[in-house]
Amino acid sequence: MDICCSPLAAAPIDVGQAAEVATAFKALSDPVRVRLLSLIASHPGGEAHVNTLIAAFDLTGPTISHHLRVLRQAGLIECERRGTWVFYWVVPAALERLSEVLTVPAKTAP
Amino acid sequence: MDICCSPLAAAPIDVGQAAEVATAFKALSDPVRVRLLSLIASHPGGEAHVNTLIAAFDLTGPTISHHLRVLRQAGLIECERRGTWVFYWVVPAALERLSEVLTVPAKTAP
DNA sequence: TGTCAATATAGGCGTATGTCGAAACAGGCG
DNA sequence: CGCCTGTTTCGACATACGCCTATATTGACA
Repeated sequence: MDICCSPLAAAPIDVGQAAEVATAFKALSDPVRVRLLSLIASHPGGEAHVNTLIAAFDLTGPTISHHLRVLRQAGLIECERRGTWVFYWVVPAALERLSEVLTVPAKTAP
Repeated sequence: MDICCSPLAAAPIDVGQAAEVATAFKALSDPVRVRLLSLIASHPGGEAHVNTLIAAFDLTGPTISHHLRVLRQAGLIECERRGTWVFYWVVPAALERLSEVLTVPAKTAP
């Protein structure tokens, strides 16, 4: 994921960049994934393992695993296996890039 | 759309708020809508009328109208009819709220 | 090495989404 | 008033998505 940081309101976005931005936002377009990201990001130490995440929902393990993969493929989180458990953490830079895309240069109101 | 401004990484997000945030991001999960929002936001004067927007895509009028409605229902843009044409503009506050949700409090990296 | 726990993948089912063509609505103008 | 342009709504179809169950993979441990 290689999103340019220029805000949407600065200039008409390139077609390719629009696709990348849309892909990233699509990863955040599901309530379960938003909650997963928040749970991981706010977890003590910034890490959480899958079992903890599964326990927070009324969904099956494979479903949570699927959502985690979507977030991972979007570059929003990363994971590492440590023995039996797999730990996940957020990629702050990815969130900040998306945040910058949404900033408004404070000049677009009539 | 009444999104709370607390960042995702500050604390585990409420289920209802997660749904609202996800709905807003879903509106941005399509490349056409991202480009539409950027075109409107970056248009001189901050406004654009539908005909201009349709001309920027290889899509039919009804399709653009549908995407505009999704953005409007998400509270990201507003519109007004002036004579023959309908003008659209962005709602900066809505974008800023989403931007704040994605900010990272700079304490979640191990 | 065999077995068990933790996690990921594969496949299938029901619903939602993007797109189109056709038709309806709205306002200006002859 | 009736037409013409601009815009939205309607109905339909192909595709994508979220969820599940079943199966595979990975590593720990006896």
